[in-house]
Amino acid sequence: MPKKEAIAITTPHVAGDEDIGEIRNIVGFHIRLAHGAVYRHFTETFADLDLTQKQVSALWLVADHPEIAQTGLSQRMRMDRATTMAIVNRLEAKGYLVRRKSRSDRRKQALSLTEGGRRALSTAKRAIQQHEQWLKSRFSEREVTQLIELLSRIHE
Amino acid sequence: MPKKEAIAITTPHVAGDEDIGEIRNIVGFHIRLAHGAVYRHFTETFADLDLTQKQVSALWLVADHPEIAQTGLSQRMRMDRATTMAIVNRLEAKGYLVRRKSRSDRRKQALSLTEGGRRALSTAKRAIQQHEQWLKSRFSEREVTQLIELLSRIHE
DNA sequence: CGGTCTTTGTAAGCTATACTAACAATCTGA
DNA sequence: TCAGATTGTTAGTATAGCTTACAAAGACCG
Repeated sequence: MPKKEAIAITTPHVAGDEDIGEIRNIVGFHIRLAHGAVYRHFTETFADLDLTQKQVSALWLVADHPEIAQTGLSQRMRMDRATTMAIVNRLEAKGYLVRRKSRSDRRKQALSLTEGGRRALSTAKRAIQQHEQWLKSRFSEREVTQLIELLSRIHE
Repeated sequence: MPKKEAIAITTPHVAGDEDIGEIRNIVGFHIRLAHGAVYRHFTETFADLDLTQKQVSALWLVADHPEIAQTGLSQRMRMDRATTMAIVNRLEAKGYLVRRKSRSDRRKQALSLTEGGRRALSTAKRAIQQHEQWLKSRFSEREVTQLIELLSRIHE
């Protein structure tokens, strides 16, 4: 395995700025950094599985909502239809899910997992568990609840 | 202005899953959603300025750390060198910063803002203020501090 | 009923981000 | 001195997110 380049971990204190103070007081900046860190660890954890965050989320949501339409998926993942398409396409190409015309509304495509998709999701969930463990290990249970609550206020 | 497609805001409660419970209990999922929401609002706020989150962060960091090298920037932004290159290239193309060979270590490129870069950053900081206002409006001051503290544990 | 507006999926094209691999120039330390 | 590390760079890949445009189907209203 080729040596991976380490991404450094230093952000020393620094003289502030007149107008809105230091960049480290910007909530958005911390969200970006945290997201990046989570993204990176996720990618490592899932290196062998060939699945991205979004793809796992999509599989999971389809499993939880059988016959969901692509629009429904977009809404739950907060993405537009075009981006959702791209993700569904990739999952379909991998053979993890299928589109079937909905009979109640023939504009819609009802999504459902294939057997392979169900297996992939099972494996993915085990990997997620590891990933979540890494993420949660730095918090108490109360803090986890709190963090989720605070984050929910942003995206809900 | 063309009508923008709304990204929906519904995530109703749903039957759980046997192994690790519902997706809504996954911290990583919430971070992704929150990041997405922040990203989207940022993009709206900065539509006229033609600057992305990363680009603003980079400008800001260069302003705070005159003569910083690209590696230093990578470290502070938690990105690899190649990705940093791309961002610095774009900012250089916009005329917001320049590379100059460092004399202390001639491998390095010392980055510094141009006059245009300083102006752009000033404008950007005002926009950031608005953006942060939107973000912080849902929290008390104490909660903001707490959120930053929790997020820092993830990325530090 | 018919016409109009909306919803849904789709395709094409653009940009930014993030990564790897490889290379050259330079620095560092044994 | 010379082997190894650091730094910037280029090239190539994949993903994500967006816009615009279009067709098919549904919903609504007079």
